[in-house]
Amino acid sequence: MANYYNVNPRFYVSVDCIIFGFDKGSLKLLLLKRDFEPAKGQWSLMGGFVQKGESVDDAAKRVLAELTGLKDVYMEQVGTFGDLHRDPGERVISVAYYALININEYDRALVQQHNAYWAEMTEIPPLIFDHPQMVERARTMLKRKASSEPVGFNLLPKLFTLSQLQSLYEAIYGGPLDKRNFRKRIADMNYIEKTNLIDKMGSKRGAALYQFNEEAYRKSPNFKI
Amino acid sequence: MANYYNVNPRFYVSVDCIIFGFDKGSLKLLLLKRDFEPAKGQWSLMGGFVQKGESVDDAAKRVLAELTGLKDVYMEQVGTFGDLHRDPGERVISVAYYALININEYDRALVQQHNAYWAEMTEIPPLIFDHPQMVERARTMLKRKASSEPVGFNLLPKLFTLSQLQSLYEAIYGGPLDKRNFRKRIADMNYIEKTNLIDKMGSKRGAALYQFNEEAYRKSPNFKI
DNA sequence: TCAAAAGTGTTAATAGTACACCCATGA
DNA sequence: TCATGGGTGTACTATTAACACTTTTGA
Repeated sequence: MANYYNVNPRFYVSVDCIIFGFDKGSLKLLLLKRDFEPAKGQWSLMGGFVQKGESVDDAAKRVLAELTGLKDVYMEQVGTFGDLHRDPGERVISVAYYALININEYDRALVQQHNAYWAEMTEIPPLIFDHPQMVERARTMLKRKASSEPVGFNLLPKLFTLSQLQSLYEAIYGGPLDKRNFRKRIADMNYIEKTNLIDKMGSKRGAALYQFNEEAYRKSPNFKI
Repeated sequence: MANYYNVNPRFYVSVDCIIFGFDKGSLKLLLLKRDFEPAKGQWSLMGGFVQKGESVDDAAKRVLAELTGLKDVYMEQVGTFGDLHRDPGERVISVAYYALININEYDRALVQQHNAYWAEMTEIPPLIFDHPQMVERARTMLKRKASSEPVGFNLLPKLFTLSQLQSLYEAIYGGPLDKRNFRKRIADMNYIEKTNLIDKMGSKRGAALYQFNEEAYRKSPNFKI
């Protein structure tokens, strides 16, 4: 019994974060550019090692906060990547998470310190290790999740126009949506509330600003886009 | 650089298998009953520790084979469970997988040696640690997966009747399906091929036996039940 | 005055759901 | 002969998809 555990090997366990943002009609990923050797100039996801006193989920939250300064962020586990030589330096088992953040709210100084940049989802540079697979899987999961649960709002400001919301979903799905059908669906969700505020930035005419009411959603959780 | 890795702690990493089977109209789970202290008489999933020379996926395959003798089994990663005290004995990070096996083909002697039994999905005994959450998540994933991809056939013999197929889906979804609508949908999938063999076991009249043609499926992968 | 985004309904096509009876056979 | 599971089609409902013009206003 004493050596039920300790006959077994132990491994470094890391977390990697696929950090999604949305700005000006397109989905973006926050990536780190290594400015040191080896692999200088290569891109990677933000990652870090799981420490003794923290759960794996908490490690992901900590690593996200180290880069962005953000807490209480929407995150989902993407999966665990455990191939033998996925990290050529050492055996490391990595658990990937994706995060949806409001691109206006992160700590710019921290991001700069880490030499991180927003890349367009449609033009992702080559990434190290198995990070491309992590991103691909996260993207697939986000598509599915965003279609059946109201998680997209995490990528928008608290107040948003319907055009912004539609272009967000177009970016997530990677294709155009019909404006009238889209707005009809939104109208059926009474937890997406029209405020009496008007956005004058996006157009001359001005567009009504909406907000997501989470409490109202919980009362009638019908979501399908 | 030399201690980029080794300033970090290392962890035991295990895999746990949610092994689904299907027999006589109901979904079943293969569970281990501990016949030794502590926690004697308690039930758990089949698990094992990841070893040095194997990927995490390979560890899951190995652990499944240790219990059932089966290789080349359909498996999906369910997720990683990394809470601090999920295993009260030691810090262990566990990656859960579900497996779909044909309940007629496993190695009964091996299963007996491990003190393992098939439990009805509808009457799962209390399980140790976070195994109930693993099972719940696997079940949710199986439902979704089985509705959009032809994975259910892994739970059936190569030849099966439409009644068997329907009762499998009823077990997965946990509710009845309309016979005529079900058979209409199957008829649209020309990769589910009627053979000219008749099953006389399930009924006096006899029912046509069908088979899943994987190659034909890849040519027109339309599946929706 | 015009460019640019906001806003607004109807119709057709498709997919999904509900439903009941006859058939073949072995016991 | 009868109990048991096998096999079949149609009508209705709900959902989804296609589609074009008017409004407002700042430049």
